[in-house]
Amino acid sequence: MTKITSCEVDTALELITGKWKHSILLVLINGDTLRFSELKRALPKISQKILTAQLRDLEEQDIVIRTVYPEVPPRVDYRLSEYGKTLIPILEAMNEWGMRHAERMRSN
Amino acid sequence: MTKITSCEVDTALELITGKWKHSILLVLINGDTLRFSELKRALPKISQKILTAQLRDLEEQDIVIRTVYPEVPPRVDYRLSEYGKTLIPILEAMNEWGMRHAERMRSN
DNA sequence: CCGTATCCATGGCGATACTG
DNA sequence: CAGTATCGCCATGGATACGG
Repeated sequence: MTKITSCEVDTALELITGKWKHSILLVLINGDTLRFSELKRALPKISQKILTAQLRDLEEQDIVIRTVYPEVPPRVDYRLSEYGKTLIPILEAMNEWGMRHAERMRSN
Repeated sequence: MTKITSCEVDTALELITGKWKHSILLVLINGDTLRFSELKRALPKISQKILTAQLRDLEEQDIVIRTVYPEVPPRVDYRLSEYGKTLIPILEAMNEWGMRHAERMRSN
């Protein structure tokens, strides 16, 4: 077994933390390819500025693919890269753990 | 398959985010039962105040067990609860992912 | 030894307005 | 439609000093 190091965990953690990043990822997991406005609609409480910033971060890490269509009015869409999909098991593990945790806290 | 929800992922995420929480968990995973001073030594860059605060958080969530010995000088030790150990798979998954990500970024 | 108390810095987040 | 530009808040983190 490989020893878990703080540094490597950090790497993964940075990608999904930030108040919104994991929510964005989940929307993309469930929704396939989405336009900016669709993402915005799926996450009503995030401001445009933050949404843009987080998407740019994810793009820079090759997690998300951003496609710009040279049209008027502009069209841009976003989807998970194949690489980004490798994060799904982590999100699934956290989801399952979170459900059990909620239940545990409820039954106190 | 259960749909992953942002809310449940959030629950898990909150427990291991914060600049130091996951590092503390890793030290406890590898080190079993540790005194406060040992944790402090293992994480030289964290301030006493923050270390205390994060440990209290983890205790409150039943992730970590804090034991106070009524001695002079005081002795307090910390260990992962059985419940806390259920987080290990998540940390392992993130660790593995982080290693591959680092390698990927290196080979650009 | 294991904390609390105080005070301060920083940067992530956000509201709002504007633009190609 | 899909973004920048500005400005400001405040929560998290941190340095330092003190206390049981």
